[in-house]
Amino acid sequence: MSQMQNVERQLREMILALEIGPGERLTERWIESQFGASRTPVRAALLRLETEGLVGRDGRGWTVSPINLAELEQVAVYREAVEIAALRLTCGQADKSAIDVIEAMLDSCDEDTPREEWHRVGMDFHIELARLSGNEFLFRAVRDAMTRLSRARWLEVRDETALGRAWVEHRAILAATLLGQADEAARLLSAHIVGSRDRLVRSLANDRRGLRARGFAVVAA
Amino acid sequence: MSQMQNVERQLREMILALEIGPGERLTERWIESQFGASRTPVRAALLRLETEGLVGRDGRGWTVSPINLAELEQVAVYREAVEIAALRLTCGQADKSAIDVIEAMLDSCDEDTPREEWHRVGMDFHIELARLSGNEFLFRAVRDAMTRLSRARWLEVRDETALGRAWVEHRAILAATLLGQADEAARLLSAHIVGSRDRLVRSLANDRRGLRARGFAVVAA
DNA sequence: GATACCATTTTGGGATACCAAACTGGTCTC
DNA sequence: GAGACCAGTTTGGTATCCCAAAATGGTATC
Repeated sequence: MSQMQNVERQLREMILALEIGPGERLTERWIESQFGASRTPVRAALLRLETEGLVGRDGRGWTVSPINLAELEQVAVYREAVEIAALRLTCGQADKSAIDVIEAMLDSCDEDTPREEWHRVGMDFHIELARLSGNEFLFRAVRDAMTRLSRARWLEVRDETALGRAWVEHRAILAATLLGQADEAARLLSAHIVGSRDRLVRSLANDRRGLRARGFAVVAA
Repeated sequence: MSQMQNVERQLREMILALEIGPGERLTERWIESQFGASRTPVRAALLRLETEGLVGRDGRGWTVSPINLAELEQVAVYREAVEIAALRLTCGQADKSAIDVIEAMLDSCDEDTPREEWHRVGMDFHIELARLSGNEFLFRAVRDAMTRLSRARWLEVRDETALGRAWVEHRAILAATLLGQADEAARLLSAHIVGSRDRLVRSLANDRRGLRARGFAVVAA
C-alpha cells in the first residue's frame, strides 16, 4: 500500500468519524507528522479528498469541509435522480438474485448491533443497490453522494422509531424491485430520500447551536 | 495562476483536442519538460485529471484514457438521469429569463461558424441548461459527463443534417422548458440524448479501424 | 535464430530543501 | 489604551534529490 493511499484512507476515516471536526483547519505539516509520511503523499491525498468534498481550500490552506445544510439538500436532490435511475435499471434486469444479498445486509442488523454498524449498513444499502444497476457512473454518483452525507447522518439525532422506519422503507423498496415494479419502487425510494432529507436537515438545524459548541462548523441552508 | 493549474489546464486541453491521442502513454518527465514545470505540480495535475477520467493508471505509469464505447453508453444513461432532473427543476422555476441567454448561444452558430465552435456550443448548451437548475451537483455531473464525451463527439462523423437536427432538438427542449411543460421537455431531452448516443456509438464503432490507424485506442462496447 | 540473462536506463513514489506570502506576537507611537 | 508597524514564524507552492522497481537493450549461449 502506497503512502498516498495510506494517508488518504486514514485521513478520510478521521474526517468521516468526526475525529477532525467540520470546519477545522488542516496543515500539511500536521498531517505529515500525524501519519509519518512526507508532504508529497500528504499533498496527493489532500488533492483527492478535495474532489470528494471532504476537504476544501480556505484561501491558502486546507479546511475540513463544514456541514452545509444547503449542500445537504442539493445532494439529496442529486442522489434522488441517480438512485432512481439506477433502481429503474435494476428493475428491468432478469436476474434478481443479487437482491437477496442486500436483504441479508439489512437482516444483519438487530438490537445488539452497535449504532456505528447501523449507520454503515444504512449507507451501504443505497450504494450496493446502485451497484446492481451495472452502471459505473450511477454507482459512483451514489457512493460519492453518500460520502458527502455521511458525517451529517452521523450527527443526526435519530430515535429507534426513525431507524426502524428506514429499515421498513428499505425492505419495501427491495420488495418492489424484486417484482420488477419500477414505478412503485421509484416512488418508494423517492419518498424515502425526501423524508430522510427533511428529517436530517431539520435535526441538524435544531442542533446547530449544540454542534457549534462542540466545535463543528455548520453552515445554514 | 499556480503551476499546477497551468499544467492541469494545458494538459486537459491537449487531451481534449486529441493532440495527445487516446491510449497514449504519459510520463511525468515528458509533461515536466513540455510545460516547463517541475514534477510536483505535474503530479498534482495528473491526480486531478485522473478524477475527471481523462488520464488513468496503466500499472505503474500514466495513460491518456482510451475511447471506451461501453463507457460512452453508460455515461449517456447517467447524463440522461441528471440532465432530466435538472431540467425538471428549471421547468418549475418562475423566472425563465435565463433561457434567452441559452437560446442566444444557439443563435450564435451559423454556416460560417467553424466546426470547433459548433462542437463547443453543443456541449455548453447542455452544461448551461443544467446550471439553470441551481443545483450544484446536477450541474457538475452534467459538466463532467460532457467532458468525458467530448473527445468521442469530436471524432464522430457528423453530417450537416445531424448537426441541424441537434439544433432543432435543442430549440424544442428550450421551448417546452420556457412553457414549463416539464414532462414534454423531459421527453424531448431524453430522446435527444438517446439519439445522440446511438449515432455516436454507431459512428465510432464503424470508424474503429480508421481511428486505430490514427493511433487512437478505441475499446469496444 | 531464439532465448535466457544481465547491465543500464527510465520511471513513479517519496523525502527534503528553499522560497515567497501570510500570519503572529510583541513593541512602539500617539 | 488603541492602533500602526515590524521581526520572526508558519505555511503552501515548487524544485530537486534519492530510491526501488520496472522496462530496455544488448550479449552470450544453445
